[in-house]
Amino acid sequence: MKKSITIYDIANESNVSPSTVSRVLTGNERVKPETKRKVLEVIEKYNFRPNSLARSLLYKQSKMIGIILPDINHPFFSMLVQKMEAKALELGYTTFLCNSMNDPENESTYLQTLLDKQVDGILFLGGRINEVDSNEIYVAEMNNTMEQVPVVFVNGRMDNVNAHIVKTDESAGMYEIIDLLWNFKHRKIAFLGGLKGVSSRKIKLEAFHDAMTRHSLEINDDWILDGDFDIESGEELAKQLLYMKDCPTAIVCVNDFVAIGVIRTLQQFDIRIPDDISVIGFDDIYLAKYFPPGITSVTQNYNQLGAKAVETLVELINGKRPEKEWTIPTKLVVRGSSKMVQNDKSVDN
Amino acid sequence: MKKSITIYDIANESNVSPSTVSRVLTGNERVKPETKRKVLEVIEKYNFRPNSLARSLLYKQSKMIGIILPDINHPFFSMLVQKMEAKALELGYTTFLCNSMNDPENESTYLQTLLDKQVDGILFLGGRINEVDSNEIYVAEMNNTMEQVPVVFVNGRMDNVNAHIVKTDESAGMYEIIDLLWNFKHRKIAFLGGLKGVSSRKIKLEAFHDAMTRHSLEINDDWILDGDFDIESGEELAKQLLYMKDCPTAIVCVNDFVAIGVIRTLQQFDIRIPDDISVIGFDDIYLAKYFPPGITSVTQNYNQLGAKAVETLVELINGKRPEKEWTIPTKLVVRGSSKMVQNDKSVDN
DNA sequence: TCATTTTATGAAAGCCTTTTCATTAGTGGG
DNA sequence: CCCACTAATGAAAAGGCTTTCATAAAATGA
Repeated sequence: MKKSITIYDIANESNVSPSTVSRVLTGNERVKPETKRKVLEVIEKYNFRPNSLARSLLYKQSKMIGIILPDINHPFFSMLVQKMEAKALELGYTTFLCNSMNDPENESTYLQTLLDKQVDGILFLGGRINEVDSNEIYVAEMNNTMEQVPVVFVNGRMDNVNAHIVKTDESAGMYEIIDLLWNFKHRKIAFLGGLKGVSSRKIKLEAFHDAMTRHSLEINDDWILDGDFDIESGEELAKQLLYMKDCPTAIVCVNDFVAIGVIRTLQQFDIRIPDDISVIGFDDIYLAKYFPPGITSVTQNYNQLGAKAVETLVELINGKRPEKEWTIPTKLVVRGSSKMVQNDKSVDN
Repeated sequence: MKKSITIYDIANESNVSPSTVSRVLTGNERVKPETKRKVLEVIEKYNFRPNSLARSLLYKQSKMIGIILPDINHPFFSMLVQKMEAKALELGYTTFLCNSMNDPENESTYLQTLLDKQVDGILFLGGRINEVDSNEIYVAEMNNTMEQVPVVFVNGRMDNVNAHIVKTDESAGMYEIIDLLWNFKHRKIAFLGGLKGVSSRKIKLEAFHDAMTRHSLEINDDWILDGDFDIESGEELAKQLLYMKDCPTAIVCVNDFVAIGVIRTLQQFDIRIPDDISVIGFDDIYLAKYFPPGITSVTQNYNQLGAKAVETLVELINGKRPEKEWTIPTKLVVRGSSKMVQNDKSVDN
């Protein structure tokens, strides 16, 4: 079909051996300037480029890295992936994207596919905590994968999987949020959204617990609701909250999408943001600052996170020994969706 | 480094020849059930999976397709890419993503990289029109690429490049917009945003011209402004518009991001949307319906578009002869950002 | 039971590069 | 002018897999 032109063709046409052409191509060894010129001419003429598959086969290095992520549609991931791609390219690697849609089944299929494709390493943006049954096989699968190629977890982890981790300091971010709310005199705080069992939610929720306890704030379990990571989920959960007797004065969301959903629903019920309720997001996606009234959120340093993840992976690929865990600091960005509690007004429904 | 286990190891361990193992693997030929069982056992034991690089080399088919797109961060593309990935997977292909950031330089680099990686075909989401100089080399590059592997343009085209095209009926979408605005009694209409020279803008703008002319509406060239495809550009261009003596009553934006930017800026200047000015977007991204007051936009059928693009490419790869051009219908979705003109109030600034 | 067909398997070539090893040509020194 | 050494190049193997061709074994039929 695709009758490719090979190094032999070039060799023939320029009256040298394939070896010589190869030497010209790689530049590792010296060839007589004259022959080199001749060969280059022919290469130019046929627009020849060496088959990187054959090369990879020989070198046992594909110069490809796989990225498994939940959903490229989420700005957090698209942002991150873009930075990763750039960094990878800089280091001579191309990237393979795999949307798992948060389904562990897909994750393990992709793991296998990537292995088949001989990727040199895998960036895993996901990870789940053992809240779900039948997780063992995924753990086994992951561990098996890690025997074959290096894997770096990004903003996630997996119980019983001992992988390198590069992550945003989501805990610190959450502390900052609770500190802010505390300073804003909020005492009744909810935590909304996120798929149960996904590590990103778990990590934030743990930090939420910690931070609340640290401030001696009471945690109302009714206000801790799981769902998904999208706008619809935010809307849904906000409604659930509104049906309750008692309502929080501040809502911490697992991410900005959920926050958007919450804000919309509250507004539909004529609850003013931030006057009646403060809403906090996470990730500081592109839209956070544009969505009225501006979403108070935690900025992740996508550039650093993505770059560090790729660097770590590449170091592992090259047999180096990078830090086992690397944490990127976050920054709270206060915007219009949060505010000091007004005592003269209380909300109920 | 990565001491991979090969078909030879399996052959040894199960006391058969590599050929037999291969036969078991591919299932193309029959082997004695007993030997088959034995071999499968060993394969299982070592968790062996054949090296797809070696296979690709042999078959001259990598089962990979490359996707070159401007920017995965834009919801339109992430949406589309996700559908494409799914469809590709369904057809047995994996996808390579390449963010060109709308830079033709990057585009051609990626074209080469993909060729090197021996992709079986390329989906090109971009394309530019010859408004820019020095475009010839990119055209040449593209034509050269197309000699080696099939290329399908998605929602774009390139002058002097005779490729298969799968696209949304952006023209029809634009006609619908202008029809709507006409029915809403708008007579002063602007067109904002988009990088000059990028075909997507060009196509919409041409349709804009057509539709306006068709309704005998006067086109004010001052109101046709180019910029970029993001929110900031929308804000910027809206400001430019406001500085003008005369202001339109409706603004058609090249996409939803630009529309969001425009809406925000107008609101900052106390111009009410849609009461004072109607704003229309394009693409109907996930956020369009959530961003207050809800953005009137043109829905692209991402699923169809993505699937058809992949199908077309795969047909080309398999030597079939798919339609040279395939158009997916659009649908106008009217939301809060557009409204009938109120005669009792006119805007100026 | 022997000749003939079918079935099961092995050996080897090929896909496209790179690299080691060997060979030839070329250079300078004695 | 010859020897020893360097430079330039070619031949061949390797990398992991599939497939054609050939061979051995088993099954069929007379």
